[in-house]
Amino acid sequence: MNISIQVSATLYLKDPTSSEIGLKILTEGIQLMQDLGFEAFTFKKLAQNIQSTEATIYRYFENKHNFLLYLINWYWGILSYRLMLATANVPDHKQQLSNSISVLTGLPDTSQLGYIAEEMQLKQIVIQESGKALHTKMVDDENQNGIYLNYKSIVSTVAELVKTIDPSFPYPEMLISNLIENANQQRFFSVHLPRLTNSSSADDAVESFSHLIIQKVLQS
Amino acid sequence: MNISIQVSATLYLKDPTSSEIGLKILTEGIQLMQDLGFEAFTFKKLAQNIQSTEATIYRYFENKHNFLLYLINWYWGILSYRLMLATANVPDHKQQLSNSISVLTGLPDTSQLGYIAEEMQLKQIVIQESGKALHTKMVDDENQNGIYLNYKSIVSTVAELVKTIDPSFPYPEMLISNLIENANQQRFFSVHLPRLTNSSSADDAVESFSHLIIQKVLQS
DNA sequence: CAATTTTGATAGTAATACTATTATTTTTGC
DNA sequence: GCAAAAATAATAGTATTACTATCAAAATTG
Repeated sequence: MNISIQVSATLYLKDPTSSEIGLKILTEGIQLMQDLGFEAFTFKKLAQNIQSTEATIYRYFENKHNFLLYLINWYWGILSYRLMLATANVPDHKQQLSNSISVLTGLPDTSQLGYIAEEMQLKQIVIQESGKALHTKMVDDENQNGIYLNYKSIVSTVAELVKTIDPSFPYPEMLISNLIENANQQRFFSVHLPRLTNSSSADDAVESFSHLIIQKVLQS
Repeated sequence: MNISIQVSATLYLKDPTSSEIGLKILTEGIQLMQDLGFEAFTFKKLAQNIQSTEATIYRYFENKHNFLLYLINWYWGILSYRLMLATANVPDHKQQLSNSISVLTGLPDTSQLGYIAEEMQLKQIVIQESGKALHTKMVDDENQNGIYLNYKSIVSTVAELVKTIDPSFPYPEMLISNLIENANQQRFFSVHLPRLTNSSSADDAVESFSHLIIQKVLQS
């Protein structure tokens, strides 16, 4: 919003960033999605929260599934932007990769350059809900509509760095998508199933783990 | 069912393995869950498929969420059993770990010792639907009811092996839960978002990747 | 074979995920 | 500043879902 983050136009009927009420749908929607979770979230409840009506929200988004996809897409747009910032003017490829891994697996710092207000909330939503958006019978159609371009482009960009650093490594895309997904999964585990992880809030174990994997696995 | 696979009793109202109709709920339910996906799956449709009624199914399972949890729990029970078989009488710890990684990240072989008929179907369901069972507001309560004991015990067992082999490695649980989750995620990607992975059906890249990570990351 | 349990058949309810209609308000183009 | 167009509010309505309840019929079991 602040900066121009691209979200696929197939995800909305009417651009929510184009009106006051659309922006309220986004900001209050993010909050309500976090509070209730995807299952209990409804457009009716959101309408009450923003003192509007169900019908109005339906003019912006076809359904709550698409609304969630919009939020996720927005999040990957933000990360894409942060990735650019974090690698710009960094001459060393290894340092570029390291910075990228920090962006993708670490926690955002609210005081950093390019921090976007909604980032932390969107990250929480991605951690909690993104599986529900992805693991659907519609995934192939949605993929063809370009919904996952932001995500795929991130993986592709960082995988290219991996290939530059170690051309012999056979699974660059798998490595990067693994580290991204793992970071979110482990953050979920650390809150709800701590015996499945070694995450402590003091040092960011998730980020350290990711750097360690990169360091041990790539030859250079 | 063939062998005694433990599923937490808090997941059902009446043990589905204790009656003909209960078994039909399981076998046809697995099939229908795969065909329709969790969202479109309903007890009404399942009742029609087994020529019974909604009310009867509700006497076995409180709701479809618990039914899905049951199937996932069953799957982890099966893997737990296969893990035991794969490490029994293997004297070398490194070989035990390697065998464990194959069980957890590779594809089951229908001709192998201890293959259970439903394993492949359950694995598909875990790949497609397990996120929806886990990422819920009820996860903490369910965890306290012991729903995730099978899964946690697998991670714990294999993480212990990691600790034995390389006591200096700081993230054993994270490493193992990562490899397990990653295997399922990458198999999903390879079907629906192939640009996020390097999976080819010829060699099992997912399993090879997992072994590579273990080999590179642990010192011994 | 009587008593108990399980299942079938049917009905009903509250909530969800929408669609439709029309009146009112807001925006905009001139 | 005002007419025309667009957006929103208010309200109603529908099909489906996720259950709960009731009672009779069938099956099981002691």
